[in-house]
Amino acid sequence: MSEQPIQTYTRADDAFDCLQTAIVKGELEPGEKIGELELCARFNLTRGPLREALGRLESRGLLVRRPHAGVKVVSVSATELMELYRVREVMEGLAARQAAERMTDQEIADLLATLDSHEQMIEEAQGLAYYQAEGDYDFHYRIATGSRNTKLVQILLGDLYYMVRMYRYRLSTSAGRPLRALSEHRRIVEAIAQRDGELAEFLMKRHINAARKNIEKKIQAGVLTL
Amino acid sequence: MSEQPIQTYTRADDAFDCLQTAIVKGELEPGEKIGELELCARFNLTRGPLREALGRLESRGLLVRRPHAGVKVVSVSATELMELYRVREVMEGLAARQAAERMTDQEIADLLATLDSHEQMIEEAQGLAYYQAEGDYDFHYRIATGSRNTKLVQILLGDLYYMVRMYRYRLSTSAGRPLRALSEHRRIVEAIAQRDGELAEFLMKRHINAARKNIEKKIQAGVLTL
DNA sequence: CTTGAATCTGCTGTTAACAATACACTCGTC
DNA sequence: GACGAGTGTATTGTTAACAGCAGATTCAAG
Repeated sequence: MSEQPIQTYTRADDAFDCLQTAIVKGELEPGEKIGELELCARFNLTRGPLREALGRLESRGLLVRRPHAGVKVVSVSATELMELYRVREVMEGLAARQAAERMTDQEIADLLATLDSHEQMIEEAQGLAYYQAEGDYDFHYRIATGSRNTKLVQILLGDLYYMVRMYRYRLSTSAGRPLRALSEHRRIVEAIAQRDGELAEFLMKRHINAARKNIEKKIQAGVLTL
Repeated sequence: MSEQPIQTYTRADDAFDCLQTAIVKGELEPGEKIGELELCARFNLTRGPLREALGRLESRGLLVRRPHAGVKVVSVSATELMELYRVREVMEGLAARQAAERMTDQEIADLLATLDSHEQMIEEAQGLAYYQAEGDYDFHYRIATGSRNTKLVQILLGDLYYMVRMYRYRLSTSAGRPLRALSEHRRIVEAIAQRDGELAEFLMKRHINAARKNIEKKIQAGVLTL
């Protein structure tokens, strides 16, 4: 038993994870030009695996690379961030629809339980940041995997979320939003529980759209610099 | 003048392109386990750049890699291919909508001209394969770029199209489809020309849906093995 | 003859040295 | 004094040799 193939990790994988989280958490500033050996010293690895990781990150759009000129963290403009949310809108809408068709009853029950715990989080922390950063991510993460759509999961979890989280980190969450977001989450799960894919898709798209407008408002108000 | 930054190409880039086209054209069979030095000999390069290219391709989902066990070309099941088309449906729908809002009049005129040349292609070749393989790709390519949505372009052109084309190559095109597809293309462009984003999105989604059903039918008929 | 384990080979992962290129600085000239 | 060309250095791209793991083969025992 325990026939798990013991996913052996390589240093390139470690480098990839380290860099990705470093970028997401803002330890590496967007637009910052960074040298390879500097990174090697920082994460205790050699250039071979590092370069492989850099290639992967570039391919995912978190880095930009100019030959012989070095790599720099991608800096997304305000409009590009909005475009990203437009993509999320249709992708997560699809995810919600397929999740409604395919999630098991057990998964749906778990998802509901997760929402309860999120509610507690919000109350306890009077709470803002944590929910937006992790809880919300958790919710969308589960729906994505619940879609059973390999490519969809790959894009949402592999590409989009990391970029979204990257900006969440420097985005003070607005006061009223978490509670409203939670109620929107509940309605989405209700639709999924009723196996109403069409409704789930509609609600999810509206949910993402609301989040987008929320950020847009902040940018125009000058809260978010970029 | 000529201030083009002379995009200097590195060997890793070459390796990436070579491998990608080799996979797309079916020169490397799906599921085939391939050794690194074998590839080095085949494409005249060394392991360093090759490994970097392999990392990028894995990150894009065209290869799967098991540590110490080698790489193999991804083999997509029939259901996974259908899921891919579902993703395309919503993504290209969005692309069409945004293209209707943002393409210049010149671009639209060019697109129409392209469709005319496609029509000629079909007539000349009594034609099936070429249109489906390249012309159709060209059409969708232009609409994607016309959306002016960086991330959308990145995903559609970087991830999805190569995988779609990979299966187009071993998919004998059905007789009636090209002409019908062309007329669908025309109607989409008309909607774009009228700046009717909503309609363009609807027509594009229906177009992709029809293509999906077409393939689905073939798979059930046993024409396509996978 | 089958099954199990231990070795052994070949590959992948890693490392360190080499070559080529872009950026910066200096020097010369206008 | 300002601008341009040429050189120099530092960083990236590349190559080749080393280390470690996975799978295959072989041998022995039941």
